Amino acid sequence: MPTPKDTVQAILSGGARRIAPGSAVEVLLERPRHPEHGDYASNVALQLAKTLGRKPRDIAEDIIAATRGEIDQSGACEPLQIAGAGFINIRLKQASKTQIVRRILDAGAAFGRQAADKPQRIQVEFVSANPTGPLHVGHGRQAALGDALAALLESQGHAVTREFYYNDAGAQIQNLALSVQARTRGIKPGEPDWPEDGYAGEYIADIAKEIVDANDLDAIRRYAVTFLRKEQDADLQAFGVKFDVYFLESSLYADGKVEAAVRGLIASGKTYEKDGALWLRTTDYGDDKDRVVRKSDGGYTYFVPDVAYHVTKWQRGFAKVIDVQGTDHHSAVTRVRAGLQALGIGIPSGYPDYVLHSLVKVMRGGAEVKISKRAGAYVTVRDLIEWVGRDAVRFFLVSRKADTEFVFDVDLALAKSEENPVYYVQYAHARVCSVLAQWAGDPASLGAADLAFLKSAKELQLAQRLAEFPEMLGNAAVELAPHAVAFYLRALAGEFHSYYNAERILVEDVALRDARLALCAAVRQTLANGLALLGVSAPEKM
RNA sequence: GCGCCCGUAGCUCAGCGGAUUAGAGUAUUGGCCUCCGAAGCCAAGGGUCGUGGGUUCGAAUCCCGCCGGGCGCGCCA
Repeated sequence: MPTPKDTVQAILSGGARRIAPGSAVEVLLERPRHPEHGDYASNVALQLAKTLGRKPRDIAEDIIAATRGEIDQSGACEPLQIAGAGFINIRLKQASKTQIVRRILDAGAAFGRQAADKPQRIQVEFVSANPTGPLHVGHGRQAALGDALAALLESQGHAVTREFYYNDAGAQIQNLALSVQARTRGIKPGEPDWPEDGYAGEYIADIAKEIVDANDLDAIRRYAVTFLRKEQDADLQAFGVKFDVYFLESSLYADGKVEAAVRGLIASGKTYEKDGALWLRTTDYGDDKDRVVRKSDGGYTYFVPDVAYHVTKWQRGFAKVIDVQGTDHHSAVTRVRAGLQALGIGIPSGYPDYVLHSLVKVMRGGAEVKISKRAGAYVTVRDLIEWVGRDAVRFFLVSRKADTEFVFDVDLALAKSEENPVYYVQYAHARVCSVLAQWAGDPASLGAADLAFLKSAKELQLAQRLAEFPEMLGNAAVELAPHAVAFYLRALAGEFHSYYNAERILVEDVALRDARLALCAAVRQTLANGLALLGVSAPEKM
């Protein structure tokens, strides 16, 4: 069933096509900044002014005349009005605005979810931390972003797989093993025998305590990796993030995928030998320099398993893949895509998609805490969760556009933990629950409330905000921008608090009371649905 | 130096498929609990949207230069 907005939009589109045959104008309804400009506005007349060579206001006049009958018949809105330079302002009828309440109560947890026009199998790869240390704040941002993104895409009708990839065989793992071994022998970071590029964190010493045979490097490696993987799993669990697939880099070698990728690249004719190494002409695909595939010592660069890994994503049937990574990996974007293109196996040129996030800067005591595994001192996801709670960390980390630098002021988060934005949204949810509890009626009965009693400006504004929820989710999914959900929830909660302070819900008049309760219940449902997407709880009491 | 990203209120950030008078939180100031939860609400002050050009009837939004910041620029991962 189309929404009132869809109805008006369709009628206006038809009108515009009749006024300007052949022109491919798309009528988009936008929310005006100022309420006096109506609930929606269209600038279609201004867009057509140039091609038609006529004044925008005259065109608007014609469009309104051409659609008057349909508009009246639809009952969706008041008669259209011209304003300003030639805008068509649209004022929805009261019933058009409030009907969303019933829709929400009917849909329940499904409100906002929609079937995709073209459902896809989508993979979101995120965190992908190597098992060389605990998860730090940057991983936390990735976990919050990636998990919310995955949930968002699921809500829009796609089949989403959450995947964690890690390097379990490279030089960093070797450094890890050597670091633990050194610790078992009582060598500390900075001392003469400490391994070059060793990991200095105290957690290395914790692992070393468990090692019985300091000479068995292989056993040390296995133990350290297992130990750290378990730690990371515990962190992720505490953060409420679950993965469907853990993909090991070593499996790419074991299954011959790396060799296959190299053969494929050579067969493509895009490689050449130089200085004893094998190079790929990635510059043919927009890279700023060609890349080495096989080093002169015979080993492969990390670029090869990277390509092989993405080939498996394609072969596993993921039409769309989103890699969530820090911006420090942005040079890999062009390179990986180039490698996939060179193989010539039908992978689209924009594959995979990337969501790159700036790294998180942690401030503590007025100074920046450097995030460095080597230095050993950094804030972990676990630290943050202990300080401000899981909900606050998740909400906070997903509340900013991915590509802006994020300053996480630990002192502020600690000192003002109760003023964290997440509580504002959760509080709105708890407030509705509290009102419903005092009313003590059957929420299912609210679907029958007469919504004609919702007339105040705040009530209609709230209803309009609720109606935006599905559209907002759709946009956020397309834009890969989960922060939009957090901003929406903040706005919805704000309007609810304002309403709650302005009007009493549990009034004597039963019909009015039920209408208001229905609106509140719809707000509660929408808040709960939005918070669920972000992995944040919606408490009934706080 | 080259490439990508960013520069909006004191601070943290939205808006950036152009459009009618620039937004929110926070901080500051002043109000609101005999009343459904004051973790709340109402109000005030605070911005030449980094800067200079360009396109346009119209630019925070699109294009170019410059300044400032981040990241990358390995036969490391």
